[in-house]
Amino acid sequence: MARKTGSHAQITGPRVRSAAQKLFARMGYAAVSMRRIAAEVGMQAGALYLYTPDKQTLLFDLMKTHLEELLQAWAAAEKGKGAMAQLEAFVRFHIRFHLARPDAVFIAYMELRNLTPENFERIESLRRAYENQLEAILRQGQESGDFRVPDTKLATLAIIAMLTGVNTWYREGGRLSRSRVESIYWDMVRKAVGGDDAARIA
Amino acid sequence: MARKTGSHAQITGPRVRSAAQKLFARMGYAAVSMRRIAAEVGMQAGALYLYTPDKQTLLFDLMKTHLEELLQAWAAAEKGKGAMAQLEAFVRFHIRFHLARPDAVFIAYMELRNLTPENFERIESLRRAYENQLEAILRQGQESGDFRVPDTKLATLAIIAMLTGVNTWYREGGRLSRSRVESIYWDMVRKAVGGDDAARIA
DNA sequence: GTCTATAGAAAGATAGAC
DNA sequence: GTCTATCTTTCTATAGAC
Repeated sequence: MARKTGSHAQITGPRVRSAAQKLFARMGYAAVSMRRIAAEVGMQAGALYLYTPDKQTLLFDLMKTHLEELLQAWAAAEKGKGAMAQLEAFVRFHIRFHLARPDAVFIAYMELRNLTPENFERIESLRRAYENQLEAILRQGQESGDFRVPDTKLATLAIIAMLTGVNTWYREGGRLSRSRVESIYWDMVRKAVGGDDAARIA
Repeated sequence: MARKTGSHAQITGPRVRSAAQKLFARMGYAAVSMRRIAAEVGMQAGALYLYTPDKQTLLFDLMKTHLEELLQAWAAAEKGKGAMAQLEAFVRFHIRFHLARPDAVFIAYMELRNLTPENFERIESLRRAYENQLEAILRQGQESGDFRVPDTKLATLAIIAMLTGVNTWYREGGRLSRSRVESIYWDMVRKAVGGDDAARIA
């Protein structure tokens, strides 16, 4: 189909970012050339520079957008009142949100080392803000007596690693539905932060 | 210091692999050039091809060696008899082994997509063999009544993701010693697979 | 066993035509 | 807004001197 030479700025920009996201996730930032991204969109490499100053900014924008959407979505989520209800909401939210965006998640975790130091700091700060959301819930539950974890910070990191790990194996149409996966992980998390008496470790 | 032009094959090979491992972990496989590896060792790029047929094989050998050593070390580890003792042994072993080899671990998880399809299959098969070790323990404990997990396979994946996550934040000389970290994670894992009655989910 | 030199391909980014 | 053409650099891998 012949390509019209009219104004497509409003649609081409998102298409460039979408193509870059798909390719970065599949092949890795360093292995993807600007020519390859252009080909995916159906344009020439030179024209990409109308939509991004350079390749690095393309990567940074993808990661920044992903993390900002993550924080916004959690802020808008139904959470319930007690620490227990909030933790369940967090577990289910995290799995659901991350499974819906496998490419963005993959990039956010795998391409940190390809950011310039300045960009890395900005992304890290967003990531820590998200971590703090979970840590606050765990701290609250610890104080209310709902939870009994040996170390709040480590529990935060352990839970996030465990939940994000779902993305590495979950496949649509597999043995388990998303909501079943949510329930199974919630069961394990709930028990892990729970008040088993043998939990008092030295 | 002047470089002698004698026979160094037995020492240069390991130095090449060591330099590649360090650089792949730090910058990513695709971002590291053969020139950069050669410079790290103190030789010319052309000479690298005496020790590896190509860059891909260098990556594959690093990952294969890492996973074979992992399987061997676990096979040789003290495990105890019951499922509970074996699970504790696995948790502590996994954290200890992985914290001792951050570069190899990082590469094994981040560079899978840079393997050729054939090499990928061989690496995946080793990784699954390790996963099966943990799954067998969980299944045994499930049958003996020591554990009560809603899904053995998911518990396997969740625990491994959680434990491997330690590598992303642990820093030598930080707030917690390695053995303290082991104990904290063992506490969470033990509870997560435990027999909390509310664990019976639909 | 390591070097220099280089072939051949491909990269990021820019200039200027249309 | 997109194209073609190109500058400059860098890449993997090989050839052949020593």
